[in-house]
Amino acid sequence: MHGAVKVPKDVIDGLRTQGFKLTNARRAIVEVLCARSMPVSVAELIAELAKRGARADKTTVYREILFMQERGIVDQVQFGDRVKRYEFRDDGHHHHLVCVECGVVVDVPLENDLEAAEKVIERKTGYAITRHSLEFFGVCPDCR
Amino acid sequence: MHGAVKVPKDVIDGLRTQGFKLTNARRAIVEVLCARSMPVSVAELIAELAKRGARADKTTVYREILFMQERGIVDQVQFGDRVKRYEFRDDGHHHHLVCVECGVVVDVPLENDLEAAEKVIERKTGYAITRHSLEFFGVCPDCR
DNA sequence: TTGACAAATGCAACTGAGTTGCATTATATT
DNA sequence: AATATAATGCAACTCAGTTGCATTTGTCAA
Repeated sequence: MHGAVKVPKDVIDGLRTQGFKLTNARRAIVEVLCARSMPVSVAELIAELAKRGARADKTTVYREILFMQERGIVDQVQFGDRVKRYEFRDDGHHHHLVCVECGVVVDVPLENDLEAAEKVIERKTGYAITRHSLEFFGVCPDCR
Repeated sequence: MHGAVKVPKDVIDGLRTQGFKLTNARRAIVEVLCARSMPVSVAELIAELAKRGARADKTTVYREILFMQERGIVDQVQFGDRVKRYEFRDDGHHHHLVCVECGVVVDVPLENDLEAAEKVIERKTGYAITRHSLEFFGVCPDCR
């Protein structure tokens, strides 16, 4: 359901040529984000890092995530609770389908093109639209 | 750009016939929500209530909002920060266009039907979809 | 290899949105 | 007016996320 996943090495190399450093935390965070099929919270990320023997302080993780967001490597999503979740930005823009019972998240590519809708909205409103977020909520087959 | 706004009186009367009480806070909260053209945070709601001489504790406001959400009177939206915002549910389902500079929010009716998309997703995934949230982000004409 | 500089880190203290328990008050009903 | 229960306010709490600052680490040039 995904497009090709950008391999961590590309990301890391890209950063290095821009004068940023390859640290243990950075490498591990990119790895975890790529390995995950659904958006991860910072708390989950820290737990996963610890499991892999790459402990990192929450401040570090928050800063790293912000850093990656600013560079378009990571996207933020919100599912209605107070936690922000993050996911690696792959090539194919997709949306999310969240089970309100168990919380599992699957991707929805949605061929119905919202990019066209954005164009129309821009023309009507005069806004310069930079992004949109679309999440569907429902009950998954296992929880019905 | 809105559908007809349900008048507060209808809502209040509906609740009263179900055994709930008409309190100052409840009346004032409904009024403020109806008067607003964009989603309101609890902090803003409290400030607005105070201005109208209807002070209410934040606990009261949170509980009242939850009460109204459970009854489909109010919808929650999230715009990427950690604050939840609420709006009166009007008849025409719409989406939001948020200016990332000044924060102003306008409604987007979006004729492009996502309900049809939901049907397709339900058939493909086996989920029972209950709702979706769609927000557009960009820069408004005044901020460009 | 080493020294220097900037990037990155960890810690502690903080912020602020949202929640919970409980005793009290207000509203509707009889 | 008495009763039942919905609604309220307060204080204390939770916890995601932030900030300041001193320290460490990665990179690169000499």
